[in-house]
Amino acid sequence: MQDHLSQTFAALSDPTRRAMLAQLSKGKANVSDLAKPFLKAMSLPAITKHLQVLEKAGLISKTREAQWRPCELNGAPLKNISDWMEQYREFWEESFDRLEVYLKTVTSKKIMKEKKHGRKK
Amino acid sequence: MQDHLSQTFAALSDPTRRAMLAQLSKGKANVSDLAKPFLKAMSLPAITKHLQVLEKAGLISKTREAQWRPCELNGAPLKNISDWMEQYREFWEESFDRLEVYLKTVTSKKIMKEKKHGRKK
DNA sequence: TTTATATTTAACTAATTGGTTAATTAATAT
DNA sequence: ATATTAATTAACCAATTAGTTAAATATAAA
Repeated sequence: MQDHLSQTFAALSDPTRRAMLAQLSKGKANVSDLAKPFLKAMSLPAITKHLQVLEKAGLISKTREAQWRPCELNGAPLKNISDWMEQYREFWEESFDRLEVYLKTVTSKKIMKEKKHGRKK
Repeated sequence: MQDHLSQTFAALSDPTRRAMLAQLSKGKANVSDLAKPFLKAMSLPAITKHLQVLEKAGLISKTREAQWRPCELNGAPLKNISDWMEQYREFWEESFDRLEVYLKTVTSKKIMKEKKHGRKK
């Protein structure tokens, strides 16, 4: 998993891990807090592994407090993704703007045509 | 690969695929155009597979023109990522703002102290 | 009809991923 | 000292991924 950006994208490509980040966005949480919503679906070692993936990607950091391991969200890798996304902004905004632009285009063409010919059809 | 968002993140977690998207952001390109920068590093079938991953994630669409397969970039899945990112904006902006905020804090504390006591140290 | 170009499919492989259960470590409480 | 709670590690497994080479398909050109 060569580069940082790839590692971050890979870490985010799992719904369990994204849900963990969502919980951490509400504040610091222990491993068992983070595990709770998933313990019907998977074991605690599976949770540990998911958290290790997030930690290696730098998306969270784990500290120590007695036998607990409070985790917190780190924004930096998300900043890298956001920066990478920037170069595609025109493309993902386009999917919204396409209709609006199209309408403006046909409207102004119609207006120009009307100006040229005095009327339409 | 359950959900769309996971599929998109997974597709983006590879530098070859991201480079292909970068090229497509400059305009439509055939498979062989997209392959060119990588043919020293991998075979053509490998390229085909990467493009299939991008296509299944909806990030590109392939059309037919004689024996060529022109590909173009689709912004919609990137919009989904951008929307998902929004909920973490405070965290990834924080990594920038932290120092600025800190400096403002100590500065205003210093000013308040100076006002209270007439001077500092 | 053969040949050349562009691309994909098939069959295979090694490495990685996401999960498991059982055992282990770390810290606290009895 | 022992038991309890929190979390990790080890060893294993099945599915997926990212690549390979060889063969096949699609279209155009000679």
